[in-house]
Amino acid sequence: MSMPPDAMICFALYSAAHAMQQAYRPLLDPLGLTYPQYLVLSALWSGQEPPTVGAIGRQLQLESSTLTPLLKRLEAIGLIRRTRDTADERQVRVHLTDDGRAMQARAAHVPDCILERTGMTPQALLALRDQVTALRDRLRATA
Amino acid sequence: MSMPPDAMICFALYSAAHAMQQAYRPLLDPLGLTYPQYLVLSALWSGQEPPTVGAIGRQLQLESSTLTPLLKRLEAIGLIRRTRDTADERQVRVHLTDDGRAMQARAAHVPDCILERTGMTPQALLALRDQVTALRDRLRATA
DNA sequence: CGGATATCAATCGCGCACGATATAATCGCG
DNA sequence: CGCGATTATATCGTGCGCGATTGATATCCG
Repeated sequence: MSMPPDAMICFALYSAAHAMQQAYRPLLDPLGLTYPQYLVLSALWSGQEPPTVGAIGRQLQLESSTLTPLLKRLEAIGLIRRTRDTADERQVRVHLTDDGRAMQARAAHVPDCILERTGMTPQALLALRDQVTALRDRLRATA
Repeated sequence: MSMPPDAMICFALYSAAHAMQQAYRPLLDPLGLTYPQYLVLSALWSGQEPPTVGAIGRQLQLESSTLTPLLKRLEAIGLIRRTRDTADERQVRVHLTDDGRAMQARAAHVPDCILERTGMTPQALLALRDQVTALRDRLRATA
């Protein structure tokens, strides 16, 4: 009558996302970073600086109530700076510090380690990524 | 040099899992349930009663530090009971109450609503589920 | 120009989620 | 039998993650 969690697509995503975080943990712990913090830094390393809090939120699909405390922690450990936009004082711009840029090199090995842990070819991973992303976008579209 | 979040398989899983939770929210809110609580109830509805806390944890891949407070909340709203196993008093058995069993009927429409929201055929979803589950298991295997 | 409206970040409360640790019960082995 | 090791759950501290709300700034429009 009722489906066991193992049979549900939602649980597959839920448990896979957690397993992925666990895979990152031993790589990020020595850097003093959490997984969401690493995602924010990845956004900063790869994008146009300095984005606003809202822009990061749209990219990572996170609310300001999640980002603001996280960004304060990244600022507290010296990896970013937060400054009010002079033109529009409602917005806060997020800048990498020198330490924040240096962290990119210190974390350069992380993607390779994760790739290896998946035991999959890059092509297979990209294909799966696109399927998962497509499902995510369909779920959000109707929202 | 650095990959944007959108290009990462980890972010695809991360954001898809969150989007899935958001899709469940309007369905579970009226029932007074959170998404992890719904997963625990799904395990109880579909399995052999009464499982121990540890058995639920293995099925959902959650620690006792997560489950214990969650189960206490389910007990507080009257959907389950927690009793010490008489044979092995270290273990706690989780029983559905009548209200907990009745909730299964009240939530019976949920899977169909989610399926519709995905806009995918059941076969395509099952195939994707198996791929995601296989990735999860590879990530956990090396752990 | 000025008040209504909209936008942006921050705050608050709650519920996960986990690592580390604690506590209690059971088991293994001499 | 008894004591050390193992196992099961619970507790504690920290960091997300979000809905609801707030406060401050900017925009729109009469």
